[in-house]
Amino acid sequence: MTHYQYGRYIAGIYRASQKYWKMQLVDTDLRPVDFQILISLRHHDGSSQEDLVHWMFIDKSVVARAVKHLIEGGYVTRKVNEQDRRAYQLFRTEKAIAFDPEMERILNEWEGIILEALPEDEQEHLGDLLKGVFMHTGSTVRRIRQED
Amino acid sequence: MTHYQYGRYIAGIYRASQKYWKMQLVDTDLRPVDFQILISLRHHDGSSQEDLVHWMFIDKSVVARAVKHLIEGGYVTRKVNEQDRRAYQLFRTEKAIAFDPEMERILNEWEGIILEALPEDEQEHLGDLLKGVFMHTGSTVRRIRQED
DNA sequence: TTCAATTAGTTGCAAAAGCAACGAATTGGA
DNA sequence: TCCAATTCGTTGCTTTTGCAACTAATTGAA
Repeated sequence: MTHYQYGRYIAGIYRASQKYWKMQLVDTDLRPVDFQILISLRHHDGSSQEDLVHWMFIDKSVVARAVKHLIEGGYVTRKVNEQDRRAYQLFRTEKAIAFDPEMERILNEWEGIILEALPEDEQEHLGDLLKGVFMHTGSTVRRIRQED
Repeated sequence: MTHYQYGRYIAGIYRASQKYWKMQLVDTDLRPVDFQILISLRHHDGSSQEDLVHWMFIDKSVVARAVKHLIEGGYVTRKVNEQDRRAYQLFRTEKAIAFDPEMERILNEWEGIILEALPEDEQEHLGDLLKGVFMHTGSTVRRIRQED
């Protein structure tokens, strides 16, 4: 009998975050995935869709459809990468940039909810631990999948 | 610009876990949700579906369908709770119990992948932090939803 | 007791996600 | 140079999830 139920915690926090973001985005034409991608592009403007696939550990078809949706909504533009004409470079539009403060607000409130569960001196740990686990599990599962 | 991207880490770990479990369960008739529910029942045999909804922070329709699937697969039985005839009590069958060692193996391997990302002295923290965050975010999002 | 409000579970329907097959561009070795 | 293998992105299809409306049982207040 294992002591911690990591799967239950992770899945539960994930579902809670999706539900919370959906609530916060209800007045926009953005869905949680779109929001996630906009956040990623804020960190890495000019990324390719493949970059996002690795960055988020998400299926490329989901990215393709979210990007399409973001372009239609006027949040993102893309141009062919002239160094590699298979790939696009994705850029945030003015509309996306104008949405930054609201995005910041939603992120900060969510972070507040996440962190207020923890004693002050533990809060710093969480980000580091999750980041480490994310990077490692992502590459591991990718590797296992390949070996199959 | 926030330093940690909790949303990306959580969602990524979640997707990796789903993919990993799906791989491990490929020779069974169980899906990741079914697996999660079996784990929960191993901890709390006799739970109602509503108990699972809270325990996992998951939609009740998903539980209803997974339970149906588990009953059809012979992993679970249920009987009406005579103290409250709206609710069922869910019980694992012999078949589910026989599956325990395999379940244990999958869980241990997954836990191994999660934890090998972390230095020995941090591993203990992760479970506590996640458990705290899970319990708090779950109840918070539920409360916010209700206030709406 | 009676009946409105709440709760456990189900189901129809729509949205979201994942898989696999595909086309086009690129890479790298013979 | 040529062609097989790989990579980036798209699309059709299926599976999974979530929402909301519903039934049946329960609770509690008048």
